[in-house]
Amino acid sequence: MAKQGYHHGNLRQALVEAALTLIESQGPQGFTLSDAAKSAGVTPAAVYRHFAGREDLIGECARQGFEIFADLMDHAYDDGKPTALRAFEATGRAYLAFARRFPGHYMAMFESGISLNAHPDLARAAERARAVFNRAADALSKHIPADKRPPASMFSAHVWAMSHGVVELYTRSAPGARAPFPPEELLETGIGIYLRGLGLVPADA
Amino acid sequence: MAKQGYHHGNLRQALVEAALTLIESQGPQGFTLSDAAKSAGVTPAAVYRHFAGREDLIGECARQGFEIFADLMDHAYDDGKPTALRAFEATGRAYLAFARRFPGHYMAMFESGISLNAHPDLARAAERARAVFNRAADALSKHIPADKRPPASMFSAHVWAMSHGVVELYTRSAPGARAPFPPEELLETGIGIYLRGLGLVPADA
DNA sequence: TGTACATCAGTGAACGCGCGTTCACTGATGTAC
DNA sequence: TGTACATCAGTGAACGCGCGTTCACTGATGTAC
Repeated sequence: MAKQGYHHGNLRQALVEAALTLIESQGPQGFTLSDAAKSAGVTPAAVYRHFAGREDLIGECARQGFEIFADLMDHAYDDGKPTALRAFEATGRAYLAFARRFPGHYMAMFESGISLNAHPDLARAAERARAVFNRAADALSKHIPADKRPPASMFSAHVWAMSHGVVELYTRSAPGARAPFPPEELLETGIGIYLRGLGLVPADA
Repeated sequence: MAKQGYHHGNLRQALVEAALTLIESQGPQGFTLSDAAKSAGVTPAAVYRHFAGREDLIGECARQGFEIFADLMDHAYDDGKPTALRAFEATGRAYLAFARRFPGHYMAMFESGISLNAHPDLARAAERARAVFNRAADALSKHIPADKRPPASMFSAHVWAMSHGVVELYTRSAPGARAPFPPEELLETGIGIYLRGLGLVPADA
């Protein structure tokens, strides 16, 4: 792990982590392969022992991000316990928590403009994350009267969109608006109101 | 307007439009000043007669975007006619319509990472857009029983977030998810459910 | 109406820079005997 | 236990490129007399 002399030991992962730190601070476009190499204590050329190139390195960052993301969401969902509703709300919170704790990953995943189909590994990881979310929505969907039930994939998309919007607009110093609300509260209340609109939450809260 | 020989006539605006087209197709980071100059039929150096530099040119794109955006939203809001609710929904639709029709502007505004405070003109335009949205939310807020009424700025933020999320995740070929729903429908239903959650829409629709 | 001149928008060549990538190489490691 | 050798991770120099920006300039335009 500690770099000792000529051979690094675990350069591949060290590069990924260097890249993530750089992406976090410079954005996915500002990130350079040379800087990543430098901050891993290595020549730019060394990167090519482990990655096909710049794009491939970003792809691996995104892939690891989707894995962590899916794990986190899965853990938050906790097989629908204690109730489908609570579990669903927990995944919403997990979404924001992930974006907070792994900003470099989040940017690599959603802001780098990377093509998911570039690598099958990446596509698979992304698909897995999506599946967790859809499963939560699907379980919840069963509690809505069938005649006025929107497709589960639709309200999973609604919640995903709101979550992503909150991250982009209110956890960055972005131009959209500066709400006087902490993003966590904003998302929590937003999802709450939305779920009430679906008839899944009593109107008292 | 037609470029004739040495003097261009209206190079400043021509550069803005060239930049917007490039931003639309390459993203705000892929956009280069040299390309913008080239596609306006002019030497890169000529750009400096009209803009302080690359950043300044992007800033002007964003500024014009916020102006158009505010105009469009304002027109859609139509002074709260026919009802506060319908007018609010119309602004939601206008948001997505703007992102669709002016993708270059939208990207310059929300994805270029530009600092709003770089230029006072830009900050002012952004503020104006925000004000239109908040006004719509404020008018609507009066129809909610006072005891369970969230701050107007909060639900304006909710709707803005969902709108932005829909644009980013579902109108681009983005990785989030590929919903089988057209973005317009997704946003319309999403806002509908949200407003029902606020008690502003009867539960029948 | 014609000429002299000030203005200024755009030219074109040049700059320094840092990028991603390549290549032949070299030094460290581990395995076979 | 010691030596020869294959493997391969990393070096360092070099490349071509296109970028944003600068500078002295020149050509077109419009105005004063």
